[in-house]
Amino acid sequence: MNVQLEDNYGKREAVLKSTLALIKEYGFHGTPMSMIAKHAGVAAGTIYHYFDSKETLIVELYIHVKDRLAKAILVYDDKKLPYKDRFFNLMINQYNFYIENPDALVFLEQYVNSPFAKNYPEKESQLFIDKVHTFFNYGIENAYFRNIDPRLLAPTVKGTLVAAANFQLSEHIVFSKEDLIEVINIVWDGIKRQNLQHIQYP
Amino acid sequence: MNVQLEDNYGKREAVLKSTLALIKEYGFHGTPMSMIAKHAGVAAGTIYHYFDSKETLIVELYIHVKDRLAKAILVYDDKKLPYKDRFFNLMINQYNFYIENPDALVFLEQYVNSPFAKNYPEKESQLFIDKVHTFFNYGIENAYFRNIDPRLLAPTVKGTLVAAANFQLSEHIVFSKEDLIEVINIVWDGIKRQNLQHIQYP
DNA sequence: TGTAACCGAATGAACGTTCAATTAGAAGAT
DNA sequence: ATCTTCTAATTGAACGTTCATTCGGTTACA
Repeated sequence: MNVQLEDNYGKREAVLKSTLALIKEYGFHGTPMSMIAKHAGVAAGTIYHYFDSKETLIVELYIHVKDRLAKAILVYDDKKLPYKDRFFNLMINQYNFYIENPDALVFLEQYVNSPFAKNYPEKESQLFIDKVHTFFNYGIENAYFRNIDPRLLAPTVKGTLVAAANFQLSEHIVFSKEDLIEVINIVWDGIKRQNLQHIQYP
Repeated sequence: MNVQLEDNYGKREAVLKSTLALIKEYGFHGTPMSMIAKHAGVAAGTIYHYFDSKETLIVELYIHVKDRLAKAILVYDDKKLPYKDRFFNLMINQYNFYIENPDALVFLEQYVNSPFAKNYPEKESQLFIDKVHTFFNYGIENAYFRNIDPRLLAPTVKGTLVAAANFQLSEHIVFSKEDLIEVINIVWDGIKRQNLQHIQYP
């Protein structure tokens, strides 16, 4: 009896999940709706009960994945810890999310470089903006970071983490905890406020 | 509309150029062969005189663009200069290439995250491998860089530069020379061999 | 009995590719 | 120079397939 609500939600969820998996394998244009339907165990028409079109399905999938990413990033975030520790924790979480959800990684990268991102710039995960952007802004306002345009920070960080995750996944290597910390040190050493010897802050 | 202004460049060239421009605008699946033909000022059938299929057209376009990128990166490279100076010069060149060829930037990012890159891993620009990889390997062997897996270096560097270039292009901002140097400093400070005070190399 | 979820064959438009026909140009012969 | 011949380049209508979407009908359930 309480299963029905779950079941109803289940089909929508199944469609999203199948779309994610198939897009990783075949790309956007390589995955017809019929394939999604079959993979998700629903009829083709059912997809249109939950989504207006293939395009909105993909846009909604993007928000769905970004929501999941935002939640995963913030696990165990403790505002009482030093900012650098919090930063490292967030980076570790983000990295692990990619490793545990390679299809999400591939999909997100495909999406942001596709015309979708340009055509629906307003379609974003509100959760991600609220939480993750807030975290970065805090670091900027409190001068933990280099004095660059704040809008450059997040992409810069993401670029390196994505590169590392893609590398691990494509080469079928397992990074040790130390390896990962080293990668995050690359990011941190790059963007942290530099204390150059010849400049003195009184 | 008609890209084939210079007839001496040939129809093959015009097709590649049009494909690049249209993919930036509409993505892979958004640009039918008929549209490419019209934009390039050739008949649909003519494309198949130069390319076996749409798929090979895109793969060959990838190699074509990577070749151009490799050439652009290496402009004014002087092996007598200090390695760090050479590194900065290469980064500046790479960045400028993206800014001057936004369609190439978008295309490359789309390509590497698409199934093409997975399905044709052997299709790469030999020029790029020869020149650019060689440059990075030199830096690794001579310990200019942090002690990480060398295969992580190039993607890490590229990630940050691409982030910066995309940012400038999407926000319609013009970076000053100093801004760009600051971005490259982020990269360099991240990947250079760190001299931590508490570790002494005799 | 009413409504929402669900089905899957049918539809029609879009697309990649083919091909028979035409043109351009080069090479050779006279 | 002119004509002949051969090949490569080019054309675009036609073909066959694929695919997103629709819709009339069915089921589940409240």
